[in-house]
Amino acid sequence: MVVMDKCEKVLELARRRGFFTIASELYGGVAGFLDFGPLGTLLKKRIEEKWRQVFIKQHQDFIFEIETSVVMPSKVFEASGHVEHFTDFIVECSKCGRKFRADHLIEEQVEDITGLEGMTPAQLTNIIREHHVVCPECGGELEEVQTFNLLFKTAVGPYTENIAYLRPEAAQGMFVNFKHLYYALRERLPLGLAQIGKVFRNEISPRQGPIRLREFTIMEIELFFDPENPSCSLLDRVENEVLRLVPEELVAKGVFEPVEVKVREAVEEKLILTEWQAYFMALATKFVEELGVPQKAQMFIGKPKEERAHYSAQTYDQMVKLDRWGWVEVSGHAYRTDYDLAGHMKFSGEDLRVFKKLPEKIVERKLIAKPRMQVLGKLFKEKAPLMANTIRESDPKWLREALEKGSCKIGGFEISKDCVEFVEEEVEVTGRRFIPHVAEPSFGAERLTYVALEYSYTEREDRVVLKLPRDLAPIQAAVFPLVSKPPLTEVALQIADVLRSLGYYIDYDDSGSIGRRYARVDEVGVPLVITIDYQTLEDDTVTLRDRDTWKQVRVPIKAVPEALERFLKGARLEELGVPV
RNA sequence: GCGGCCGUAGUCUAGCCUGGUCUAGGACGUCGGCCUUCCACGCCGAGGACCCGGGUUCAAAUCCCGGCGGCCGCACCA
Repeated sequence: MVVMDKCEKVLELARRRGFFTIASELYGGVAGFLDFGPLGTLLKKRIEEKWRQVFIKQHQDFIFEIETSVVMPSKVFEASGHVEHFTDFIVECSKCGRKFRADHLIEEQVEDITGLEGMTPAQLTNIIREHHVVCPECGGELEEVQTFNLLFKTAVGPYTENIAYLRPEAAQGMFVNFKHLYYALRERLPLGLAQIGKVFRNEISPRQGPIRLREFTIMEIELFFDPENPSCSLLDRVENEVLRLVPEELVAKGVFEPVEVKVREAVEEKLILTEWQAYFMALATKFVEELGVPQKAQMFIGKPKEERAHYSAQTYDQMVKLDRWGWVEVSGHAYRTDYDLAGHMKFSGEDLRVFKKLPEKIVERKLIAKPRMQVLGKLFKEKAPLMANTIRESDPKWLREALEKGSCKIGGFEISKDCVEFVEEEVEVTGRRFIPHVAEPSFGAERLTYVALEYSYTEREDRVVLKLPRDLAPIQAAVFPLVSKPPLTEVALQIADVLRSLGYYIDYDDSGSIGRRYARVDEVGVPLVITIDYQTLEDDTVTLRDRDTWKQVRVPIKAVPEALERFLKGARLEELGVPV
């Protein structure tokens, strides 16, 4: 007997019964990609739907689901920082061939060195040469530092210079659409944009089956809020719920034991920087619990700065304990500040700030730099409007001082005194402009699908029973005639038809023994089986069998749809009929 | 990408060392039939595999080389 760990058993079940399997398997398979079969497709959809329920539908006044393009032009990811930062520095040992993260290696071997993140590979190579950084394994000399970018690259149309990337997160689709959606949604903050969709990351070597993927489904919200009014009005709904946190400071000390704090306390003690993050973390706990993971098998780990993504001021990763892989991240909760909108403002030249009225208008004397368009137009042609914006946005005092000394470089171009007119004006200030800040919860749907399977996988008498939460079950009920003979089969088919017409996924099976059929549906988590037996022919009743207890009750055929609905919503079997 | 181990039906496995009765054997599952009044019953039958490419040889699942893929470790991450 081969001993299988739980993960292997789950993967075996997933493959054998058509939940999911490695993609392109016909040609050997490609690590990091999954193909979902019928049951897996349904299960994943149910998980997505539950997420939608918890995170979007309950907030439909201010969180809106959108769907944006997977392929985005290079500029988007230059602005977002992904082209530059979504990379690893790799350096190879010339002697033993091992590869290392170059920046980590330098930090280990050179004292008091920081700021490696913004450097070029050449600079890092120089540091390695200067400080004689060597291979930590064999002491051999290191080769040139190289970068590896995790973005998948492609080209739009037949023009190879028209570089685009597959998005590594759905977030950028929300940021680039922020401005017009903000107006379409009537200029209100807080505003949440949500998205469920595919994202792509060219991981160097994904080895963890369905856990580490190169293509996966992200479920993400970008919650835009006013940094001067960052409170979350819904926080009191969850303020007494407990979060299991390992704050950054503890992580830095190597402590991975969570502390249990109430949501409100976590905010007051500044363990969590924004109320919105705290609110979403409370929802995330509940959401993952409803997928079958008890709270004690969950925690949030604070990411120290050097481990955070380039855009994040604070990140908590929601971790779930898995049988083989230990604590695995299922969601990330990042405080992205104004990083992304500021970046897109800079690269696009669009003003992505929002305007908010003050309670009373204020009159201010103000120096204003007015661009002289006649001059700018001649000098800069089509770039003139861009220059005008740059002039308006620059600090007028600074600009005037600089121009009085002659010319000045701004926005990459040289301008002279006659490009700008300075006027002192009384201005009515009726409001302020600012870049909204963003709190982002982000979940991986495939991981959660695996997690739900692992947590529901049980064995009973050498059989597999998949105790999925009833509302996640891909197939909601099965209908079996006790033996495969009319009229039992006919009655069973009628019941199956009725339930199907009501919108349920129903398995009908009349093959082999009844025991085998029960076993088959237990294995894929069908919560309820309706069995038609000889008594049905006498009194129009059928039995309902509970997957988890194997107990049965008897109900009239007419009562079956309502009984199923109540059962799926959590009713106990005994409430539905007469015990057999 | 590196190192170690590995690759035979859907799954598990026999065979490989010592090349040839291998037309590749078995078990479970699947499908069809018979049987069957509640938890993988029994009987009969069917379908289904040597990772890919090259080499050695009269002859390759078996020996050699290369590739691909998997698992474990290093590194990275939702």
